[in-house]
Parts: sequence; structure tokens; C-alpha cells
Amino acid sequence: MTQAMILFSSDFIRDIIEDDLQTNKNEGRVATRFPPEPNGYIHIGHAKSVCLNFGIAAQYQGTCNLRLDDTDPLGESMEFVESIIRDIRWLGFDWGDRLFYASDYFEKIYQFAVELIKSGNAYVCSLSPDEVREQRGTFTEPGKESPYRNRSVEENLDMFQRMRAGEFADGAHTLRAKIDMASPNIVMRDPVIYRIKREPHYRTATKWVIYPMYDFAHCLSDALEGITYSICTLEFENNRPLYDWIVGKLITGLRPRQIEFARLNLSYTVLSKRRLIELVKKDYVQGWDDPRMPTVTGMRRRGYTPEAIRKFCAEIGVAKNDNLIDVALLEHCVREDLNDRAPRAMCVLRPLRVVIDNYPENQMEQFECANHPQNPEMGTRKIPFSRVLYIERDDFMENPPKKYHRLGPGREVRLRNAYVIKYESMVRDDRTDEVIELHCTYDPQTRNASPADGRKVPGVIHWVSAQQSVPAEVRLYDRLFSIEDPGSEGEDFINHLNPNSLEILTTCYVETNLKNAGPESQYQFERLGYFCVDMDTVAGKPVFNRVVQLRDSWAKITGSKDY
RNA sequence: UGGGGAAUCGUUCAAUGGUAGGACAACGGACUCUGACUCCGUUUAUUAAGGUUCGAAUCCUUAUUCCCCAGCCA
Repeated sequence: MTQAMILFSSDFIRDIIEDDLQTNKNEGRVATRFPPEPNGYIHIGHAKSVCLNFGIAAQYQGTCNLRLDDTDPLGESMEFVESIIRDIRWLGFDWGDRLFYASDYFEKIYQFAVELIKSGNAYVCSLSPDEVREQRGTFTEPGKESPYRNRSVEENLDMFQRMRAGEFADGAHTLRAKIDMASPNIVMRDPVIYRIKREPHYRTATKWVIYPMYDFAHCLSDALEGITYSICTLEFENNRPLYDWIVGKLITGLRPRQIEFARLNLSYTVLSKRRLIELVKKDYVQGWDDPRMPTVTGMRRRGYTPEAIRKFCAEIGVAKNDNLIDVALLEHCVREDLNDRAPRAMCVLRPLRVVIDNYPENQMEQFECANHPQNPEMGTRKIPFSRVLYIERDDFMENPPKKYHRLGPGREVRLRNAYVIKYESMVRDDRTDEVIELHCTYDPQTRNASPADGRKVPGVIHWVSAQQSVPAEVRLYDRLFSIEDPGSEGEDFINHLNPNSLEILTTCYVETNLKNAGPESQYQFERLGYFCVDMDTVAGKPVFNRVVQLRDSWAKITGSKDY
């Protein structure tokens, strides 16, 4: 990614780095890493971390490694590795040849453990999981030392080797760091650093039956890669003393420094892996790339751009306060980006038929329309106009309120890019009494001009030609949850799913120009919002996802939600 | 309850002993062939109480509130 694409910024982590650079710590080197576990898809919260780690590397001419933190084979898979790589690339970041796997370090990490045993700093413990828990103590009481704590180095070495050789059942023994069972920090009470797990690993297959724990593997992986700043989230603050203890015992010279920041929370969604997995597994959504999901792949399918996501990550900043970011900020960022780059188009979501009585039966005109009102470089396109049109149902009211400036009995309105038309009469369905058709007349003088008599026509509505438009499916998305913080309540978050988070409209009409629009291309449907061509599109029958609505000050007045 | 963190507009981020500022949101208004965009304007904050100081969001003291930790998850 080029320098220009990076949003440079300042925060408490960058302050630390700049201080270090001043004193030439780490010989002026800046090395970070993004270390996801490949057991799920990455989401907008990960994107914050990606932007932070890769952004810092770019800002200080350093490096950022991509490292798959795959030390627990349960749930990890190549599918997730591939999705993570795809998503980070799409976000616009590059790690060159520095793609690493913690699993590639298993042998080295094993040797580090042997070293720890030899120096008397680790022992094989044969307590059961329950016993370990019981003996760990509580917040207020110290733990008890394991009866196996003082095994000889020789016995430990032998046992650990036999653990590796597969002589024992899962859970029969663990390797524990010998630290302090009385530590007020529970993390330091002789933490388990290796466990036996007879689970095939997606990369090392059945080569290993013991796997290092996060606390042991992560800091050593950082050290092996020469990481200078190991940036992680707040919940690892308690683990930092252990991080420093392990590195202090095993690594000489320059050591990585762990710095913690607050993870992102976003209103009206959930960002915990556990909850996201539940949404997918129990079919509350249609997969990881469901456009309602806060996953990178979901947002991509929805129509978000990498630029918008990066802007958002820059806007929210980095600090140590717990936060709940208003999703309105995310929406603002995508509108800002798409406003600049999305060509305009017209689409009628809920059609109402309009006949222009004084327009000749077989006449057809082509109007040249700007693709972007502020950017002429985006060119023009031709839009067909004819006697029968569709307009939005919401753009006609029988008994409109005062400030409504669209169509109604006795009213005039401007058809966007076309003529001013005037209401003449309506046709009702005999049975339902519903208005099914409008008859209007047009003013031929108003094609590219205001009415000759100087009268004001305040309203402008969008439309398509009935004959020359293409049927489309449009999927309207709303927030996945109906409360701000579904993750916080004691109640099951599933109870707060928004039942109206997806509305599928199958009778829409879009202008002919979009008949073969390619997947992932974004448009602004004027007066409606930004839309993105979904991958479910088939030739000639486009499917659009609504990325986000336009800001709508009329909706604020009426309280109505959308079209 | 022991330990580790954090408290600043509605939401967020800043101000590093010297004018509390930005963004989003909200609310007015201007403009407009998108009730969009853009532009102009307005409202709103230092958790509390003491102290140090010419001067405190910042330093000290005492409270209060919230988050994290008792996985052989990360």
C-alpha cells in the first residue's frame, strides 16, 4: 500500500514509539504484527487492530507481520486462514513475505520449554484439571503449591519428552511455569504452558499431541520474529507480567514490549467471536458474509469500501477507555466515501404507475444525464423517457401534509433529469381501493429549464420508464440488533435480534444502464441511498444490496424510517 | 472480596501545570433538478469532595462508578 493511502495519526501507542525512536531503543526499528487465531472470520474490531499495526509500520518505516496464532487446533482451519488473508488484503494492507504461523515455531517453542525446565523454572504437573482449579486459590486466598512442583529436572525432562511422545492421555499432565502460587495476580500462579491435546492440527496434522498455551507461544513468537511492539487488547493486561517473565527467562538482548489498547465495540451489533459464530452456526444470518454481519467479508458484500473502513478506524482513535462507538459514525464514513465515488442512478423500489396523458403514445426520448452532480469527469449516460413511467409510491400522497413537496392532487413535481409533471387524476383498484395508477400531464418547456411563467416547483422525484427499465431485486438491510449494546445485557443477545434487519424487495425497477452492472460495483440510487451489486446477480437480473441510506431530513420530520 | 486497568460534551478522541478543542450525533439556517452533497451557525463535558499552586482535566489525598482476571481458550 502506498504512503498516500495510509492515514497517519497520533495516539498513546505512537507516542511511546516516538519516545523510543528518540532514544534509539530497538536501534530505531519498529516491528509490529497482527496475530489472529484462524478459528473465525475477522470483523470490524479486527480491522481496528489491522489498521493500527499496519498503520504504525507504514508510518515509521517499519514492518508488520501477519502471524496466524494457531496454537489450539480445535476449531482452526485453512478456510479461516484463507479468509483472513483475503480480508486483510482487501482492506489494503500488505505483509510482503512475512506471513508466519505460530505452528511453524512448535519445535523452537518446545526447545524453549526444555530450557525452562533445565533452569528450574518449569515442571510437569500431574494434577487433574479440577485439582488445578481447586488449588489455584481465589481472588482473596493464595493458591496451594502442586505436589509435583519439586520434581527433579531429570524427571521433568523425561516426563515432558514422554508427553510429546504421546505416552499419556489428554489432560493427564501439563507443563507449568514455576512462578508464585501466592501471587495476587492469578495469571502468575504457576500457569500451564503446555497441555496434551490429541487433536489433529490443520497444519501439523498429527505430528504433535502437546500444544503450547497462548501465554507461552505468543511472547516467544514475538521474540523470534523480532517484534518490538506487541500490541493487543486490554484483557491481556493481566498477562503482561507473565509475558515479561517468560521473555525475561528465555530471551537475551532486545525484547518485545506488550502494549494494550481498548478493543472496539460498535452499537447495534456484536463483535465477540463466540457470538458471531453462534449467529452463523444457528442460521440467524446466512453465513459469515451475510451483509448484516460486522465481519469484513460481510461488510464487503454489503458494499462498504476499504477506504471507508480505514477512515472509520482512523476516526475512532486508539485509547484505553472502554467504548461503544455509534454505528452512525461508520455510516458517515461510508457515505462520505461513496458520495465521492459512486455514480448516480435511478431505481424505483416500490413502483407506482404513472401515465403522462399528453405525451405521444409511441414517442421516446433519450436524456443525457450527469453521472455525478459535482464531478463532470464521471461522464454522462442516456436515460429513456416515455409515456408510462414508474415512480416511488411514497412520492405520491392523497392527503399530503403541508411541507410535503412531491406529488398529490393538484400538485406539480419535477421528474429528476426530465420534465415537470402535473397531477390530473388517479385510478383505484376496485376491490382494495388502493391507488394503482396516476394520470399526469407534462410541461414540454421544462426539459432543461424552469417553468416559463416563473412558478416554483420545489419537489424533485426519481422515476424510470416502464418499458425501458430492468426488473431488479433489492435487499434492504437494517441493524442486526434492536438495542445499542446487545452484548452487555445479562439476557441472551439472541433475544435482541432485529426482526426487520432484512427486507427483500422483488418488484423494483432500475434504469437500463445497470442491467449488466458488475458485482461489487456501487451506485447511489438518487434520493434512496448507496447500493452495491450483490454476487447473487445473474445476467440481466441484477440484485442490489443497500449499503446505507442517504441522510434524510424529511424522514426526521415525519418519523418514517425508509422507503 | 485480592490484583490489574479506566473515568473529559449524547458518543468518541484530544488538551502532557497556562484560552477545555476536533469528529460523529442533535438542533437552526443558506443553497439545491437528489428533502443528498456543500456552506454558515447553535447547544452540550473535566465522576465527587478536599488539598498543593499565581494558575489544576493534568499534581497530591480520600471516596465513587465502570471494565478485566480464578480455561489444560486466545
